[in-house]
Amino acid sequence: MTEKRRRRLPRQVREQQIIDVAVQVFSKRGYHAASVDEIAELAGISKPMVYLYLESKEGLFIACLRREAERLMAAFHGAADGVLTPELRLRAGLRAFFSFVSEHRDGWVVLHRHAAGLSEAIAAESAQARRAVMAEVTGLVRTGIEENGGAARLGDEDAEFVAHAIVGAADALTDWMADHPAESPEGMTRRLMNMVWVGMRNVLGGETWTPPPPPDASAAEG
Amino acid sequence: MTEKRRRRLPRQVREQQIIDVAVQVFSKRGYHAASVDEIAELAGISKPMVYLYLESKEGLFIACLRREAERLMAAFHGAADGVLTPELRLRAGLRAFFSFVSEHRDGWVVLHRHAAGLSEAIAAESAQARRAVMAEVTGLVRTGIEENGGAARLGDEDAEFVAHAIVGAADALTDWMADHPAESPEGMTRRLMNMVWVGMRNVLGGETWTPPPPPDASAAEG
DNA sequence: CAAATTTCTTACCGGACAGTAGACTTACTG
DNA sequence: CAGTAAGTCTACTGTCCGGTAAGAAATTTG
Repeated sequence: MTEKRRRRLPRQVREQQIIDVAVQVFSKRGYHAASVDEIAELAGISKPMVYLYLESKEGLFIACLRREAERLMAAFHGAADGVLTPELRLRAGLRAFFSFVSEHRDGWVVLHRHAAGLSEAIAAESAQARRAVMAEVTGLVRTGIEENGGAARLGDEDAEFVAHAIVGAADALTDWMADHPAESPEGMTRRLMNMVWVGMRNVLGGETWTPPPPPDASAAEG
Repeated sequence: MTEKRRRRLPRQVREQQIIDVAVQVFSKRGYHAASVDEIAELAGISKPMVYLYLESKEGLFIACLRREAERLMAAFHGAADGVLTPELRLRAGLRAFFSFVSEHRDGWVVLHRHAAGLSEAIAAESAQARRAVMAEVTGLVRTGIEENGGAARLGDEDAEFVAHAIVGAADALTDWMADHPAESPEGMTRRLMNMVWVGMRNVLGGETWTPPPPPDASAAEG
């Protein structure tokens, strides 16, 4: 009874509405548990509209994937744009990432966590988005390494390793951030930079971690 | 035709077989896309057996969750058991984690990646497992901090932050590890310790990262 | 206002799948 | 070799859901 008057809207607008809702529902329930009926209802229309505009459930999901990936990459690029030094670019990128996630949490969840093990087309789309992000971060890390003269010490593999670790940490910290609303994206970034960059700087300087010799364990006392 | 002779097996054994297969299938397909029929067939029995022994699909999933969580925590504890210093315990824990994941990749995936957004019971079980792991790592980080005299500088929140970052990094690195079969759990551990612990050591020593003043950007040249 | 176009709906189909009823079969036990 | 208990199966039900057919209402256009 809640005001059955549904105004007709041009396709462009409806399509975005549908995608908006779909991102929320996919994020909350996961691909399979999300029903097109529910998405349609929350979008204020009926199911055939979804199929008319987005072809299929898979098509709808891919549209979500694409839009959120675009948004994230845009935020990423926009943030690091005029920034010159590698460490500041990494900082800017991380801050953009945390901002994006705190403002588009659903989008990030759909993009990153629910896209595994689905159809070939979805896997491809999602893998591409992932690869784009990783390439971005790997680039930042690599230039950072090179500018600090560590080329001899760290190779491509190491840059990749570090990039994966940073992205994984940032992703996990997303959950932590959700439990600590007082934390700003800036604060998160500062903390993570503190943790990672200082370590890298010193590793590049030659300070490595090696297991210290056991002080009293192996053959001293017993 | 493929040898229809199914030997009868005692409940205990069948139950484990079912769970073994279920972990694989759940990991590959996710909870909703996994069908009990497929699990039963791969386990070499028929569907009613699954229901007889595990109650429901949800019960089956929870059984998987529980068993894999137990295995992981056991590996974790076993590894860090006789190890005395905090940094070595963290090292041992990480190595155990990487070993576990490379040997029980399916289990880890089920445990960590597919358990979100499902029923209340599943969410509870999975959250508990997660919390146990986080508590473990947070403890290692905290003792590490305290032993290095950083208590004044880093509080509970910081230990939690670092723990989340480490676990997230480790999780993401399992993907990287899957693409680099030459990497041993030991190598992964050394790399990650290098990245994290050296950084922490120096942050504790007072070396923080602050955005360097812009060399020429803000108000110098224009 | 009538024709044409676009937006939108109701009502249905077919398949997949969680869960069950009830009987059959092998293996112990005496 | 009966009797019993544990293991197992075939065959079914009801439901949920992706997808579609066929047409009704609004909006634009002549």
